[in-house]
Amino acid sequence: MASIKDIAREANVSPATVSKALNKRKDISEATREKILRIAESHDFVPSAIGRSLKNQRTENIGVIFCRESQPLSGNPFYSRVLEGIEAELTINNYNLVLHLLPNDYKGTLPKMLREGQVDGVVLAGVLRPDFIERLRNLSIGVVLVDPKIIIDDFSQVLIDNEHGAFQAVEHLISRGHERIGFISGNIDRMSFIQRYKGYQKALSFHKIHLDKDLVRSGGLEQGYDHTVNLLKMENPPTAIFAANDINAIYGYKAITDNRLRIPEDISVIGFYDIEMAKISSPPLSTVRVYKEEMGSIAVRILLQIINNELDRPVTTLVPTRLVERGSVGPVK
Amino acid sequence: MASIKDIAREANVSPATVSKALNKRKDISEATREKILRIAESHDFVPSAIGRSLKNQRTENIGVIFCRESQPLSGNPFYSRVLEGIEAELTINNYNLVLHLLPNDYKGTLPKMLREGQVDGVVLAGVLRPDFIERLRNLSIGVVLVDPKIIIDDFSQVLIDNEHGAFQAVEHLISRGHERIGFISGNIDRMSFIQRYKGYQKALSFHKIHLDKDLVRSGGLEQGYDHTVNLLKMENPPTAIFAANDINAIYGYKAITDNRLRIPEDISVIGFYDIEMAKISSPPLSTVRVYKEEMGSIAVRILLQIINNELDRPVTTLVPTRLVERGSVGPVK
DNA sequence: TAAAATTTCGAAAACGTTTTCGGGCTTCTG
DNA sequence: CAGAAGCCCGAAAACGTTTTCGAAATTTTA
Repeated sequence: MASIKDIAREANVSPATVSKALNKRKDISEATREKILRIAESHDFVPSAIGRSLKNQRTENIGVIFCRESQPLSGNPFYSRVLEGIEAELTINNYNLVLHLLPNDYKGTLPKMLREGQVDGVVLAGVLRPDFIERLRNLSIGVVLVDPKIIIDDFSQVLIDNEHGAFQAVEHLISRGHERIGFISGNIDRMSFIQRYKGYQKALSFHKIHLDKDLVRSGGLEQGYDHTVNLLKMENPPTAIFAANDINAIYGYKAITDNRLRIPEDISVIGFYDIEMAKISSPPLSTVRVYKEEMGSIAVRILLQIINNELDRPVTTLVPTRLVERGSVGPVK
Repeated sequence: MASIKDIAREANVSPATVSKALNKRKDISEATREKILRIAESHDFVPSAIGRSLKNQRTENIGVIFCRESQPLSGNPFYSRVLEGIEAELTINNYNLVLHLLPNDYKGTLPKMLREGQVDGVVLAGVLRPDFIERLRNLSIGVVLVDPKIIIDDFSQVLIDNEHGAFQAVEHLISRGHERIGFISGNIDRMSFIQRYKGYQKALSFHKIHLDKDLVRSGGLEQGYDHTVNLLKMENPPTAIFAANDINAIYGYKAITDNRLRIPEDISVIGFYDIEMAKISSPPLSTVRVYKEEMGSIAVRILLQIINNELDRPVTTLVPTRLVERGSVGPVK
């Protein structure tokens, strides 16, 4: 591969001058700049990022680490969308995206990119182990958390307005006359589900509806099926279900249709996240939209500020949600 | 950040010796090696990858480029799974994954990581523009294609056995007595769909079933709905549909249920790919499994061979498919 | 015991870039 | 026209590694 020296030789100038020409410095005449640019162009020459990294002590790489039980991307469409948002924003800002997927029971060393200093900062999403966070702390690297599942207060983070989103969803059900409203979710020990549960509680109490703990079932994204089956089996089953995750909702759909009930005629369902599948399902799932790509994009912008020392303390951004009505919620029968 | 020089100073040796100790070279005494390792350990010192890259002319990064109309990851779960396979294999081999998503109408310069020499090789997937490929050719970089949509013969590639997979699917329908079998797919100008169509043809002709061109509808992943609607509207509609893509199939489901027909009682459906959604849909979608993670893993292993000059010419790997029977195919009525 | 072989270490160069600083040259100013 | 000011350019150092090669020290061999 051609280096800056080769260009310099051909242009009869020093490497320093070539560097200046390419970096649009001022202390160079228009004539030589043009000559150099022409020669560089003809060789398709672009300065090596490695050399630049070494000199500038900046890699122009940003790490993205997703932490999840299994299949961090395909298992939960949320992450794919966030990743797309991150990617787009990084590309705009001329940074590379270094991706790493981490099983959340992972206990070994830090990922290579972190150990070996190949990134200027990192975006983390998913279920993070506290000791992993601890390791990061003394690494002097920019960090932004996206939808962290546990409370960490000294890093910048991008959060979903879970509580209000859940409130919107449940209030929507209430507005259609529902009062017995089931709540199903993944593991309730995670911050996001706790907050959504809180929104559920708030909406009920705001409308003076009694909260029946039997209507609350949590644990396991894929167990939305079982939770729903159990809800349907109750002597006084709910007329609507708020699933704190679209995946839960889709499994719920399955349980409902398997029981020969119709949505929304026999029972209403509302989800959370608005994943692709929500539009395709039959009936299309009413849900609470989470602006996933925007979350990724915001995370990156914050991270770049951190890297450029434009932030003197961590910032947390709460991204709003929006109710999207489709076909899975009807009036109470 | 501590450098090798700091460690050297503390250990009273030269940087060269530290490097040797860390790289398990032989020309160093056991005593000094241990001393150096101990000091390095106590400082959590790991040699900088940037410095190493510059010296070794190897970045230990592998690029992954997905090329698609929109939402390369979330829009098509196939890519997410392939990506997971790639990631796992790269991590095992101590390489970083640099991800880039490319709109397929993209016409600008090469992605930063390629231009600036930040990767040793690249895995490409999706709809690649010929001029993009051309740019890659004179870049002297390892390249592996995953499920390319056009024919490119001088690069190593990992292919799905589309034709046989489709053959399996259609033959499965035939075995249940179906003879009027619809074919719906995305844009038929893409290699994968052409091959699946060929498998469809072959299965029909092998079983002496006449191919009715009116039963063949292609174009647009999301248009599976319209295609299915149109098939159902025929005066002599199909009793089964082979969707060359699970996404098509799911949209087909929607069309079918919207028309108050039941699957598989009124019409059978079989898909292709076996995405997550296939299991969740009601009824669970019978489909042809594509080993997506394995494809990613194979691609990486080939790429690393290329990089290490262990391959003297391009290799193409055809990954087999497997029929997975679930609930969407029944006997003809 | 002298010579030869082996072991252990370090100086230096190299990888590709950027930045600083000084010097030479030209142009401006009074 | 002398001095000041401004414009161009390049030498050199620096970023953090690894590798080669020679030298010194030690051990083995004859």
